[in-house]
Amino acid sequence: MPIPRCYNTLTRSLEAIQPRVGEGQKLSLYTCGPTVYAHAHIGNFRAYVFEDLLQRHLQERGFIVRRVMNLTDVDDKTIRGAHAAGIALSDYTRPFKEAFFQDSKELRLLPAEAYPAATDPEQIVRMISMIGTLMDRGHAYQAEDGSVYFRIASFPEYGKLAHVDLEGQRPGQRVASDEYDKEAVADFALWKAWVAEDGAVGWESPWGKGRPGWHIECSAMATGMLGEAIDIHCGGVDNIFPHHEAEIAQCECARHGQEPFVRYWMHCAHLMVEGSKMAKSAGNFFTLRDLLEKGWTGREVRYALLAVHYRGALNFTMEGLAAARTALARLDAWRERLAETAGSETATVAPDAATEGFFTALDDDLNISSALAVLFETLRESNRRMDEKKLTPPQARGLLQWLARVDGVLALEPDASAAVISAEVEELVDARAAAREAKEWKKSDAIRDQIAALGWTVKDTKDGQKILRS
RNA sequence: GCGUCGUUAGCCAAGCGGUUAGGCACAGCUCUGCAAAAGCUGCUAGACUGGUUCGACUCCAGUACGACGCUCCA
Repeated sequence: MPIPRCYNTLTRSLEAIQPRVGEGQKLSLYTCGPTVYAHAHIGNFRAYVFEDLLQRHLQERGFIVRRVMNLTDVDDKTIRGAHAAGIALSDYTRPFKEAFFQDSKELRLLPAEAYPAATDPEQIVRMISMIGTLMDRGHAYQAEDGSVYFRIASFPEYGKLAHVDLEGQRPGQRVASDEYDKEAVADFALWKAWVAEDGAVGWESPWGKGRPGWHIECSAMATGMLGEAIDIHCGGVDNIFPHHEAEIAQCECARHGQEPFVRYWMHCAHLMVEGSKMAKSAGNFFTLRDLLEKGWTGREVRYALLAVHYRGALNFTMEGLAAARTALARLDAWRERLAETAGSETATVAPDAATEGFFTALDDDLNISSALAVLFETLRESNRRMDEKKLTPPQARGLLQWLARVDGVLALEPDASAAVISAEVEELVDARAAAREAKEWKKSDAIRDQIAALGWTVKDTKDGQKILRS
């Protein structure tokens, strides 16, 4: 079996993905999930779609993937949101969590094995325990403000993921003045001491009442669910520094063995909308539901997000969505035509060896463009042969079988619900067939308009009418 | 300022030191009462300036432009 390779942010090179010795075909995958203070936007989902493609392809290659995605449900933004709404934190975040799962389903994302939330009691316990270990080992200290900070000076490797040299960095313009009691500016909070603005949000700890810092949340949830040594960790490029850098520092200072926290770091590039950064003020800010309201489907959005290599910036445009729609319609028509050609044939003839190129392309750091090129070349070639009546039913069946494997990775097959025709439409189609029989073209056209108004497109073929979702 | 990465036909977007990537759009044809849909065919680019080479979109250097990170952010 060919070995998939990925670009590892840590080493800045392409590496073969190999399970750890003794782990068989098992790979653990930790993916940074949403902060549930609002609806996730399509930029967030670009990362999740990339991670989904990664998981599906690894599974196609025979790996057993254990994936965990966290939900950040306590941080500055969620607390601020709950406070502004005048409701409890959990009541504020719950609808956003639910919306996230709905959207994920709409985009056909495989569910993770677990979705730990930062406020889960067992996670809080683990965070506190981890901070305790860091304190015991001298990697953390409690400052005068009561908060506990990670002592970056105690971990010389800090910066290895982002390849930043702290000495050479220009600190941000706004060094918070209330952080004067930290030993070093770059030290980050592990435990934030309770302040009045936190309201009812807070947990007791050996360092007093407070709440976890964002970085320790992920470190605790990742190692708690998947163990101290994780195979693959994904996220958006903006997470590289400081979030993932901090995760490495925390985990590698609190671990019991010597194994690296994560062996393969994979990061997804940003998404732009119509050529510029997505921003509410620019009016180009989209959540999935915004797009669904405009009449786009989840799989069209999935295609648009999937079709561009994850390490390149993706310019999300309405034209791109339209291109996705057309390309999908073409795939659907091909799939249907193959099924007709295959008929009830069950014997298969393996497709041309070139079709395997679809998967080998994905082995190469998920080269989706090359993979899709194989798919469309196969489509055109077999259509040509069907035009010439040269594709045999077993060959068509073989292609359908290959396509099923491809769908296992791309998840772009048509919705089953899309094919359900209402009785009303059924009647109109029959009435139109009668009108056509009688060559009553005006009546036929009028019925066609009625059917169109119900959302279906009629095609007249030599085998009668065919209707498709429009 | 420092650090990454990028610049491919109307748009999106890959591989490759020499042989048609692919998708969308557009055009022609086939099918057809009309239409739509679909199919086939056509459409061959590589920011700029030098260099290396028998040969460069592909390697090297410089220039310009752009994106991203250094700060909560996928």
